[in-house]
Amino acid sequence: MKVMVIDGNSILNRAFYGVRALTTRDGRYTNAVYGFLMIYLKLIEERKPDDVCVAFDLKAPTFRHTEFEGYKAKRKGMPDELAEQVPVIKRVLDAMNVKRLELSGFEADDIIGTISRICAEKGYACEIVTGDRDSFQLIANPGTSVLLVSTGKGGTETAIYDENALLEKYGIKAERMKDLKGLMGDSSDNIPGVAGIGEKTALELVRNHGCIEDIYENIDSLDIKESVRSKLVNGKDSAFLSKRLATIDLNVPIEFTPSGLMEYDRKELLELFRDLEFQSLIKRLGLTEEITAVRPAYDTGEVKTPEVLEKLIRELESSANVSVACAPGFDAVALDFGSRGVSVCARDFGKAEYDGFLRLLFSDRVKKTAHDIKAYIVALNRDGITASGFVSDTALAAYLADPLKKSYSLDEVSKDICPDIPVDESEYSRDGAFSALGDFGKAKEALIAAARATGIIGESLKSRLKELDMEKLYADIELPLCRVLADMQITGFKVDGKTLLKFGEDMRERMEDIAERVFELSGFEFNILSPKQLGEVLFEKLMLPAVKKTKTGYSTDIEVLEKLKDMHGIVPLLIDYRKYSKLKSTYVDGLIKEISAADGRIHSNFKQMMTATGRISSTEPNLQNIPIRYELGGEIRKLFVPESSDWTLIDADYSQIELRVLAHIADDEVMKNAFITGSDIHTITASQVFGVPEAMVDSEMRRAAKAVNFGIVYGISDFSLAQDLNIGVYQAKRYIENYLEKYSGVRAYMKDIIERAKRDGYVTTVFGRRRDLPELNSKNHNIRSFGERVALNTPIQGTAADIIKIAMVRIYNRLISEKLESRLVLQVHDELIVEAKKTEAEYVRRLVKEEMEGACALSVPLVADAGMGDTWYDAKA
DNA sequence: TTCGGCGTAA
DNA sequence: TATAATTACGCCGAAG
Repeated sequence: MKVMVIDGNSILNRAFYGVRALTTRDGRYTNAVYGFLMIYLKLIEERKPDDVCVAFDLKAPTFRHTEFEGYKAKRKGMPDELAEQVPVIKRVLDAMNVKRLELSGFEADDIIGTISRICAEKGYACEIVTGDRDSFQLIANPGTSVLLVSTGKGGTETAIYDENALLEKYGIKAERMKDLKGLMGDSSDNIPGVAGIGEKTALELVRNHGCIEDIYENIDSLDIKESVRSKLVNGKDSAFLSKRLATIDLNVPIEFTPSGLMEYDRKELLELFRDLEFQSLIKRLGLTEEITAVRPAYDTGEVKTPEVLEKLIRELESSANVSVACAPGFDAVALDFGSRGVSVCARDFGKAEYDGFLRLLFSDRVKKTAHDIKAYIVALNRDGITASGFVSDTALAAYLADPLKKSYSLDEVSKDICPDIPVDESEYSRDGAFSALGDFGKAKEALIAAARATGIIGESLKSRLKELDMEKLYADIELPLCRVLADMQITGFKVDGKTLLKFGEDMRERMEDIAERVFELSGFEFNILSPKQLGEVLFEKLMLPAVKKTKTGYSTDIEVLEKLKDMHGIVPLLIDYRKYSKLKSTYVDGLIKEISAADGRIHSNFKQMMTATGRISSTEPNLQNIPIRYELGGEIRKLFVPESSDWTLIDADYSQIELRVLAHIADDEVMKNAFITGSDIHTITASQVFGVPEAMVDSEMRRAAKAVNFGIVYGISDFSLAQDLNIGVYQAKRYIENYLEKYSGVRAYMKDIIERAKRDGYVTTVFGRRRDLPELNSKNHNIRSFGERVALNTPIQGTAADIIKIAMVRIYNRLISEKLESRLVLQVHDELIVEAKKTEAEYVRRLVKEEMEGACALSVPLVADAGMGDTWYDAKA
């Protein structure tokens, strides 16, 4: 029988200083715990003890403190970073079922000594694991040795000390270690020893003359230097006191009976390690193996019978929260019931019952967590199933926790939160289809892992969002919004494809004409859309002055062309060609491609997890950048139409929402007042900036003021404003200075938000949406400045995004609850488009306006203008 | 396939 | 001193 006794505090301490700073994502230190476990596992493996226990010091004073006031007086308390890890390692040890020994009034050393004595009496071997040499005296107990752990840059090393090793190193027996310490003292414990006697002399004395008692017995006849003798005489009391302090108590009142190593509480340990983010340890100890290997409670083979399905349905209905993962086309579904097991069903095997099962699973009767709810709703809709009953979306939660990630796929999110679970979506989804025909066993395991991971991620992010104070944003805004966006996507926006096609034909002809004239004027045939070729023609063949360069060559962007417009007849043609080309390729051909053959509508994909600020984005096609500013562009909007003549379009947009949000957040009295009195903000701003009465503001002044207003929201510089307004930098600087002078709250906000962002490392919106700002710590001035502008802009743009999301959810709910047929079809950041049944259109128009304006109560009113018309273009108020 | 340049929206 | 305005998506040409 071999017993290992670990000096808990000592090893934790070694681990703390030996392992680089290691924290969880939320900033809890874990390096000491991690290091401790590494040492522990290594020793168990190498030394193969039959039993292990760990002794800890408690804070209470021991007999040594009572006996000697100065005992450990100089010892500094452990740093907070270490202290916070003490209870953690204790919890981990408990989960590992490692005996933990601690007793008020006794030090770990005394407990260890007592165990060592008990082992000696019973004839067991005892190995003491510690980082300091105080325990060497215990080697005197027969069978006891000390494993001295040291941490250097080469990692941790252990040296084994027994009587022989000790004799070799110090030339004294273990029994004499306390005498040694009695004479030389111990500065770390503040044990005085004999003044003037250090390690060398003390060793010499003990080696030649034995224990302290013997030394003093024969003090007059010893063959030693007189100076040493007098030091000894003077320090006699101290020597005896020090020996007592250094002597480890072997009779602490504790019980110890070796019981053999116990099994870990794997579930508890897994939970702890997940929390501590010890992925490698989870793997090393194989803690998840048995969970993913749980035999499905309802295997595919069994689903064949209605009885088994019946049982599964009962299980579903009685589960508070089921985590779901599905193969493409819902050909197979894995369910995770947490501690109650997992289950897989596949269409191949379930036959007719399977559809009923899907309908139930995705009905409101079953509360479930899934990854990317909107994808589920949209996909199930294709199968004619209206999905509901989702209580949590792990993808969405991951987005809110950190909106800057590239991807929120289950593969990615699980890599961050539970990398120990073998999630691999490609195992069950190849080319967008379930690969059941291949290796079903493998696909099934992967699907189980996906459901399992979804459950774990759900739990983990739930507490994370709570920590970040985003529960309301998540539960009240984002989660309900999934359905709104799904429905918008499913509904789509009707487009007059025939006219669009004709429009495209027209564009093509115009482009051909222009191209011909361009080639004539230049004398070359070349690709006008190639910046490279165009640059060569303009600046090398035609010798026009190159005003701007890009990384790769001449710039030929609109700004450059505008400057060259009057210098050569070719340039206006180029500008036109570009415009037509853009319109045709992106907005004619691009849109036609996306018109659904089934219903003649465009089903844009609304993305809820793309932007850093919380805005929604739109792809395939992007309906949020359909032209409006130029006449020709507006033609496109005229082709976005309602379903039929029974329907019409409502277009409602927020008036100046970002500036209103700024007025609110900055709490700027002047700006708030402008909005409260319902004035035109750009005119007010012009009057402030130019110092003239409002009535004197002309359109040019208003235009400049508008540019300043926009610029402020983005964190503009004088240079850019100058560029924008085509004025001097000095002039621009004066505008900005005037602005901030008048809107002093805004100036204070700008300063404050940047300071706060630097302090906290993130900014938040009014509704708690959060964005980390790693840029603020960059050594690169440009990146840092960018971070500052983002710190300024994100709370404004993000809060505006929050507000319109609230409005959308409210409008959606009212349309449903009031059984109206009208439906949301599009959102463009500050604008909502509703396709309305003509019979209810006026009511819905007011409803939309009302809900947008009442979405939340800021310190300034929200104003929405809502218009109506038979095309998107005409509906704009 | 990926990147840069350009242009559209809020 | 060099830089210079936020958030997106899509198309094209050119380079890999």
